[in-house]
Amino acid sequence: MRAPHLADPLGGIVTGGQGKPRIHGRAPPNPLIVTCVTAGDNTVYAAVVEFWPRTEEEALATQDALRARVVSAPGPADPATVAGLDVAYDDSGDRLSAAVVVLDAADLTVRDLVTINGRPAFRYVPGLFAFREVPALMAALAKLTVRPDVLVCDGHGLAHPRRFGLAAHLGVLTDLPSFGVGKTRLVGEWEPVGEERGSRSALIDEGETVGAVLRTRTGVKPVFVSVGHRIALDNACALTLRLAPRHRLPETTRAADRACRDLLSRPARSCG
DNA sequence: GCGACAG
DNA sequence: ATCTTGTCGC
Repeated sequence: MRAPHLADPLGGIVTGGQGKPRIHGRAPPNPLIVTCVTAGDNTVYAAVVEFWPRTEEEALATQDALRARVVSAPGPADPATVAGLDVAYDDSGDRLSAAVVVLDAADLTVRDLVTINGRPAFRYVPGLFAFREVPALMAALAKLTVRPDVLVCDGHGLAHPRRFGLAAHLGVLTDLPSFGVGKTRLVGEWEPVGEERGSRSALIDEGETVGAVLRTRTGVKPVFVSVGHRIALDNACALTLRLAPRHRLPETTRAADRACRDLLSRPARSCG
């Protein structure tokens, strides 16, 4: 019994339902527990997918450990379903809403949508950004009923100081193909990008190509595309262009952004 | 010491 | 991320 969208749990399975949670198998310190409720008996099953860090030092160590699990592969050139993920914060900054929207890649219609309320899991530190949002996003991913063929993340993948940004992190934890589409740069330099939609320039950091600066709309500031897990940069760029026929950002990101903002600005509700 | 620094 | 008005252009 486990969520169909999660990679093999690193630390075991949690069951509990209404009672006290029990961890079967290895019980790590600081587990990240992703829960999902089965439709049948309402029992809560949860996968322990990672040891969750509490300090910057632990976070760096976690990145080092997980980085080794990134898989380089061509990935799907023509996926049937694509997921967009995003998070919105309230004024105080201690509450958030996360959204995962699965679109049909052919016509960009919504196939599935999950939104969830939560709290940031880490303070914002450039380079450790994923630790803020991954728990909420994983919880939302666990509730999907339609399996996405690729994750389109709001942030970077390998275009990261240690080559393990949010998109890579989510890819490894779910083992799904993933890449990031960022609005601004974190690392790297690039030559000027042609003004035409579709033009791109290699994003280079420390001598290696870590992504692409891609123009999705003629005359509009380009986006930063970088691979996360199990997909190649060319496929990620081609897909980004397909997903952004009209606007600067892909429809996946726009739909997820709308969904999480919507939940945030709405009266409190449960999302069982 | 002074910038740069995903969201 | 979030706080914010008008403005230029398809």
